[in-house]
Amino acid sequence: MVDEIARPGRRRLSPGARRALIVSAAVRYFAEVGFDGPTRELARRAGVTQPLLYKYFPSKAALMEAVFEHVYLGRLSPQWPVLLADRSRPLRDRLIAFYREYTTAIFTYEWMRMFMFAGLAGEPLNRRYLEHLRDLLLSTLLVEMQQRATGPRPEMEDIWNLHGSIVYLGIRKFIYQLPVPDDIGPTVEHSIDRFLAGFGLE
Amino acid sequence: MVDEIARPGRRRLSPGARRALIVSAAVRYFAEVGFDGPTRELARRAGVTQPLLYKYFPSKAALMEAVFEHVYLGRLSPQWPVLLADRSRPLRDRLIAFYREYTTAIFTYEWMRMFMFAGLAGEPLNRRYLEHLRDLLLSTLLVEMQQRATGPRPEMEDIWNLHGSIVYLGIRKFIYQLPVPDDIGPTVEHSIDRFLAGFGLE
DNA sequence: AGCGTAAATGGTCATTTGATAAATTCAAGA
DNA sequence: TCTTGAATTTATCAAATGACCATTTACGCT
Repeated sequence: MVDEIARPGRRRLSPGARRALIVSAAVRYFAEVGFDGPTRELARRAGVTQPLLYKYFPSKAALMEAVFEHVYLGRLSPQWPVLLADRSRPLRDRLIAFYREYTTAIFTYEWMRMFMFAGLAGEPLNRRYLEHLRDLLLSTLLVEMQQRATGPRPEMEDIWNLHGSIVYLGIRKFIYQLPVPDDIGPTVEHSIDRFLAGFGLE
Repeated sequence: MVDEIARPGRRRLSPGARRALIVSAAVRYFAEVGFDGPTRELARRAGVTQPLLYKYFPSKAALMEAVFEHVYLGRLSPQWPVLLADRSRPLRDRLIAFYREYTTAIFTYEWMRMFMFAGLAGEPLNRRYLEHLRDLLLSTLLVEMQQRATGPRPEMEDIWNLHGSIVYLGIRKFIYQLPVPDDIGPTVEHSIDRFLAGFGLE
């Protein structure tokens, strides 16, 4: 049961390879048209027949489940809470490093749009993700801020405010399809600097 | 042709009243489930039969058009550019007044979700709306900021940054369905104050 | 009160949708 | 090389969907 490579002319694939191919096509497809997209069009794009999808997934819902897993799994680095709490570095550096990595991870066509589609559909996954983000990352950040703030005391809503100001860049680009700077680094840095200065930091 | 009131037991309505009733139900319906929602369910919620929809609208697309109009029309007050450019008031006051009115206008279940659905669907309306927002409101704000800034020179991306930080409140609430403060006024004010301070203002 | 018009409905069509089963074809192993 | 079994396709079903039309029925008008 060696995992063979999918050579161009090859028609039959090992179950593993075919499944991966379907999931990857499904990620692109559902990110583009949403979860209501018909399975026939998905199959066409994946280069297979529609019934074959049901050989690999018992239902459309099961396929969507696999798609979620593929898109979300491993996107939240376990290093980020550590990074944000690492008091050997200036808070500004940590924030900039974190948001550089975070935006690199989630500012993709697939992630952004699937997340928005899932949110509108009321997928529990969304809320779980955001609660996870809040409890592991944003709340760490809040503690660090409160520890150092000399101005007004930061609250969780302020952290959300910073977070939203940065995430909105991805929304503008991938949901609204408006132009954003090629390099968002400076914009994000300015946002972080204003935020920190607002609490008398840096 | 007096516009009669829709009494409970009444079946027949004047075309105007019936049409308004259908559009209003459609706004709620499409905001909830998206534009792929079947017309039969919409009709059921509107309390009419499905073919009746086609008496008032030639197609589902035409109905959606009417829904867009109903949701978007008149949401952008022509007073806002005036308000933002009114140099007889401190810039901070104008910003706070503007975002209080703006969030009051768009932070509704219907507006927020329809706008996001439309964005994902690539509706040109969305981009037109946001370009309008940028060219009439945000660019006015940019000029006012540049006029006064003593720190770094504000750019359009900075204005978008403030805007996103505020709009994200509505996204959290209506798209992700996460809790936000009952009164967002203070949160918005803090955001505006940090923003202005970042450019050496107020 | 009763008539005529238009609002509203029941019934239905063609197409699309998720899903299944039977038939076919490719590739690995003897 | 030839067989065997799984990968893939062809054919198809039942339900759902947008749209249409003939019929019915409620309301305004006289």
